[in-house]
Amino acid sequence: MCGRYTIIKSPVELEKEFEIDINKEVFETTYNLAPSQNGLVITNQHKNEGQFFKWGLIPFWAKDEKIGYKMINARSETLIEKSAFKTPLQKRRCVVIADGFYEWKKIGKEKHPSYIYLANKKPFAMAGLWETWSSPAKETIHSFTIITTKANEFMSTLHDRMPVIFDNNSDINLWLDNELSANEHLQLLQQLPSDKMAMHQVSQMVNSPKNNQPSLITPLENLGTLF
DNA sequence: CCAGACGTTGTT
DNA sequence: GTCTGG
DNA sequence: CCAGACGTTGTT
DNA sequence: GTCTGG
Repeated sequence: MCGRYTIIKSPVELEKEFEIDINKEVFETTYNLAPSQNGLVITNQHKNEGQFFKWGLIPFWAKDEKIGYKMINARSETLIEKSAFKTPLQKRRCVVIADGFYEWKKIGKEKHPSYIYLANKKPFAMAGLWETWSSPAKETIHSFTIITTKANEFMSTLHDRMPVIFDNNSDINLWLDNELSANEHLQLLQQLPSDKMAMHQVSQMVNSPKNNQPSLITPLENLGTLF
């Protein structure tokens, strides 16, 4: 599962890492990107361009864009049998650029967040699907969802689901390759090995989507010693 | 055939 | 649009 | 994902 | 409890 993430690395760094062009006038650093906000994606249609799409998939046939609030994740195991995802799997795949994401653990009534990232601290790409939707007022909205899989051992201390993560450009290129079959695409949707990941607890400041500052990813124990 | 849904997560 | 349920 | 709102009628 | 907004 994945419901909040960060884009902290500079656009120049991301351009180099993923071999894309990014519109720097639209790019915004974020420590707390929430569903309904714009995320940075690379689609199978424009593989050399970073685009900003709305998080929460709105199928092109939807009558109301609010359906996107419920479509922030897609289970990899059932993509092929769900009507909302079947066509996007075949025609509209993307990767979602991030450098870390948050997961919550409920302890009593409190929700305690952790920040998860790659052990090598590099940015990564989460597998996703995208759509183009036209509102009744003829406004066009591009949107996306993040594909999840069973959590690896490392993540399972927090949750039983995690996003599908590609940590290298060759997997990204295969996922975005229009020549591969649906089965070949599905085979790419694997857990990232536990030893490639790292995490630490962070403060509950991140719980509110209104907050967006560097201290959101500061380890909880370090925050404590600052005061 | 037509009508109606189309989703995931976590918690109980 | 496409699938499921009736 | 979490936080925060959740409503209508009639009167000014 | 459930939906909307960020």
